[in-house]
Amino acid sequence: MKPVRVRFAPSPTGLPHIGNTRTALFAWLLARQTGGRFIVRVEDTDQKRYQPQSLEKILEILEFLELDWDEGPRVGGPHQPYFQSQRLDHYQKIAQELIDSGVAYYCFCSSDRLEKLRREQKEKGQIPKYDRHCLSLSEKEIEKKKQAGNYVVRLKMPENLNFSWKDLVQGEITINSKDLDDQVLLKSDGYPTYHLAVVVDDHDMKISHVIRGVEWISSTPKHLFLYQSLGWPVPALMHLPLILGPDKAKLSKRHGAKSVLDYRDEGYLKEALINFMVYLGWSYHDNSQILTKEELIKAFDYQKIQKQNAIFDIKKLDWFNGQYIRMKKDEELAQLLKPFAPKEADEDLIKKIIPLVKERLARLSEFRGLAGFFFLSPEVSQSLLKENVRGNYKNYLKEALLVIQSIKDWQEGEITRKLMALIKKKSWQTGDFFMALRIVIAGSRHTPPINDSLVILGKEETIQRLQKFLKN
RNA sequence: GGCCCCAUCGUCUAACGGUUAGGACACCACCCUUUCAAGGUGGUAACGCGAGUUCGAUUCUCGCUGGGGCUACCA
Repeated sequence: MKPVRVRFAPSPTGLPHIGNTRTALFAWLLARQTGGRFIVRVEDTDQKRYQPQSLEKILEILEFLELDWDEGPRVGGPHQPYFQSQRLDHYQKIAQELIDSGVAYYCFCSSDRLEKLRREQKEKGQIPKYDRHCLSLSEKEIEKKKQAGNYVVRLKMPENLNFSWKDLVQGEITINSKDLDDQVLLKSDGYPTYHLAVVVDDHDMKISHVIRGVEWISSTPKHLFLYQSLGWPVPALMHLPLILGPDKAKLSKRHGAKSVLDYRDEGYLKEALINFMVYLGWSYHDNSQILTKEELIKAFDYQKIQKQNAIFDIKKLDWFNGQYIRMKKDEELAQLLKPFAPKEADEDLIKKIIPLVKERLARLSEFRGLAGFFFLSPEVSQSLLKENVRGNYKNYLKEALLVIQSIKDWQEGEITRKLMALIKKKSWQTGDFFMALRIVIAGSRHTPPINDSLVILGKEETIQRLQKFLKN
């Protein structure tokens, strides 16, 4: 494949969810695979929904996933500015050209009238569509109304024309223009709508492949008509399947769909996120291969992109995450774990704990629950002991204390040896004894190996915890 | 409602006319084991329905059903 120019075009109206991010990932992979360019373009044309902080967050997602971009915000490029809000003049000029060539027209209808029109059409069972009320206005009327401002520019769609294209993912698609509305291209605030801006910018920025979600399929004919009217070549089109939530509905900000940043904060690794996302709508071997970025770039094949929507299954993400956590070097894992450890946690201590928790973590955020007792003496529940330990647990612990106090060489081997000897001598159940010890030391029935934990905790602290418990 | 798209285990998917329909996650069982994990072994589990085409359909065609997307001066 020849080098592509692809773009990720987020709208700063919130954070992209996994679906949008996956689209960015696919585009990035295609760019890197072909030695092409990955461009970020900010589609900030919606003044009403604009959220100033969101752009930084969107870029943070790309940075976190290490999807570097060759052109766009911060890095600039030959086609700047990469913000649509800074290209208004340009869109307005194109809109004027379209009006001059009779492909677009002014519309002065109020939103009230449009709403009423739509309502009536729906009641009659008709397709809600602009009725071209303003198309019949005379030159003079138009000029007069323009003085008052508050107008939009609409695309004059052909009445009955088939628009077809060979979608690189979806295959041949044909849509007749009779079902399409006269889309507003330029809003009354002078900003373009998506439909105008995307076509103009994709052309200007020499985008070779438009990669986006299938929700855009229905409006693609409008774009096709614009390309045609402007005499511009049409880029290759790839409409990617959607990622659906467990409820099978499209992920959306409204339904609380999380962003990659949310997952990061819940303790998911970037590698896991990428590996998980790439298998949503694309397949390679058994869809469980652990692949590095480099391997992914090589293996990625857009022809194997699925047409079906995929349902997001967090369990698989958890699995990938666990795999990656276990593959991490302790050193690196310590750094990753730091934000999830208690604030005052000592880094050396975290490092010591890692071998004990590494294969017990699915998410970094589980570190606290699993290893919190290393940092803070736990609350010990009598009922937890009663329910999980057969026999006289107080007795187990009293004897355990004596043995532990006598241990000189504070090593796992020695601790185990001495304690096992005690258990044997008393004919106790091993499980019962250690469960009692576990609960008193860690406050939980689920912990890392307890004797190894005691080594890290230290003899003194171990004795203190036992004594504190036995006093009550 | 209209237009467009889709349809294999619960989930992600393999299969490109002939397979005991394969794998992975999840789930279950067993092994390992002082807990929980991890790991190992095994197991349950799918071609939506109906017509064609064909010697033969999961695979091709049509219809139905089901699901999804779109139907804004939002992207």
